[in-house]
Amino acid sequence: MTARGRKKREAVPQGVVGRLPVYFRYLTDLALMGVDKVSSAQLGEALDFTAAQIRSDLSYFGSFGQQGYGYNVAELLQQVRQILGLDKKHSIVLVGAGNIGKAIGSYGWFRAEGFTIEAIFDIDPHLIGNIHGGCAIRHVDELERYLERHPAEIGVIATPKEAAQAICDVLVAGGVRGIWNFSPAHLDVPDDVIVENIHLTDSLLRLAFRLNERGQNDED
Amino acid sequence: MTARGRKKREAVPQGVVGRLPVYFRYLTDLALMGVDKVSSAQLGEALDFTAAQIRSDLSYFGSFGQQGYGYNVAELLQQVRQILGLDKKHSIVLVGAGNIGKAIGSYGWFRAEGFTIEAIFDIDPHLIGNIHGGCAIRHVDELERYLERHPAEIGVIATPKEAAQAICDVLVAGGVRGIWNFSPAHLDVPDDVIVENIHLTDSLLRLAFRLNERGQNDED
DNA sequence: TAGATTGTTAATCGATTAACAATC
DNA sequence: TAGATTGTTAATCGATTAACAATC
Repeated sequence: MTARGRKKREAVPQGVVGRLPVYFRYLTDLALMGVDKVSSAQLGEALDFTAAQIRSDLSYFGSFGQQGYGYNVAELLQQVRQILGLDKKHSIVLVGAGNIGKAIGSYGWFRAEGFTIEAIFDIDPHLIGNIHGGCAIRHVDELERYLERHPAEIGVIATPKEAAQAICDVLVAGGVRGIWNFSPAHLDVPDDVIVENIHLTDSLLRLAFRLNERGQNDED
Repeated sequence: MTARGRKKREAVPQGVVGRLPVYFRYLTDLALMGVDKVSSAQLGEALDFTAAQIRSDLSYFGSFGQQGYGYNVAELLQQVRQILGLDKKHSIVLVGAGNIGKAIGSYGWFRAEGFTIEAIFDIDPHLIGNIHGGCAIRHVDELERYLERHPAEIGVIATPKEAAQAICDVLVAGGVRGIWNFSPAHLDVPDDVIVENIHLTDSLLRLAFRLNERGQNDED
C-alpha cells in the first residue's frame, strides 16, 4: 500500500477515537509554536501515552511518518484534520438557549474549525428574536418546519432532561445525522444516528468517586 | 465476608468508574417511579450493558443483591450513593464566571447532591460583587488568600485555555484535592490531585469523526 | 554510512462475557 | 419446593505494549 492511503475498514476502536482529538489539540499547539518535526516518543512524553500506542493509533489511517525522522508536524496535523472530518463544513442547529446553549453559541473555536450554527431554538417566549452570535433565536415549535427547509448535520440538545427525548425525536425525524447531547438524559435513536454525550453530572460523580476512593484507601 | 462489606482495594478500573454514574442516574429514575426491585438483566436491558457486566461491576464493592430476587432499588441506590461518596458534603470553588461558570453555578442538581459552591472568582472587574446563586463573585487575585482561610475540596476551572494552568497551580497550592477542568488545556498536577476533564472540543471532534467515518464507509 | 525512528507483528495485559454452583 | 437470579470463576475477547526488521 502506498503511504497516505486509507487502510482498514473495521470500525475504529473507541480508545483510538478518544485519543485523536488529543493528538489534534497538541499538534495544533506545536504548529502554532513553529515546531516542525516530532517523534512518537516525543508525542508520548507530552501526552502521557506510550510511543507504540501513538504509532499504532495513527497506523489505523495510513503511514504518515518517516523512519529515522519522525513526523512532520504540519503534515501530520493536516492528516489528522482530514481523519476527523475537519476538511468538511458541518452545520449545527442548537436547541436550548440557556447558559450551556449560550456557551456553545459563543465559542469561536467551533466556527474556526468549520462548525456553523445555523439556527437556535428555545421554548422561552422572552428569548425569541434575540440575536446570538449572528443567529436569531426561534421558538422550538418551529424546529420541525425549519429542518424541512434547512437540513442540518448536527443537532445540539442543551435543554432540561425532561425535554431532551422529544427534541431528539424531532431532530432525528428532521434528518440530523448526529446529536450532541448536553442533557443528563439517555437518548434513544435509530442505529444510523450518532449520539455524543456530555454528561456533566456523570463527570462530577466520577471526580467525587475518585476523591472518595482515595480517602478510603488513606484510612489504612 | 458478610454482605455489604467493602472488598477489594485495587484501584477500580476506569470502565467501572465510568458506569457507576450511569447506574446511579437510572436507579434514581427507578426510585422516583416507585419501582422497588430490579434484576441485573433488567438493568442491562435498559442501559445497554450485559447483565454479567453489571453484576461484575457491583461486586467490586460488595454483595448487594439476593439470589432469585435481584436488587432492591432503594437499597442499591443507597449503596451506589455511598460508593460515589455522595453521603459526604463536597465544597467547591469556581473560577470563571462566563457562560460555563454560570451554567455550573446555577445547576441545582449539584447542591441537591451535596456539592456546595463556596466561592466564585473571575478576572473581569465588571463582574466582581455580582451575586450568583447566593455567592458573590470575587476577583481572581483573591483566590490564593481565600483558600488559605477557606479550604475547599474541588476547584472548577471554567476559564480560557491560557489562564487554566496558572489557576490550576493556585488551586493545588491552596489545597484542593480535585480539579474539574472545563478548559481545553491539558493540566499538570501532582500525583495526589485528581483531574476530571470536560473537553467540549474533543467531544465535538469525536462526533465529527464518527459522522465522517460513517460517510466514508457508505461510499463503498 | 551510522543513527534514528517508523510501521507492524507477536506477546502481554486487562476487561468483558459466558457459564454455573450457591441459594434466596 | 421449584424457579429465578445472584456472585464468581474460567474462557474469550480486545487493546496495549515490547520488540524488531525495514528504511529514511
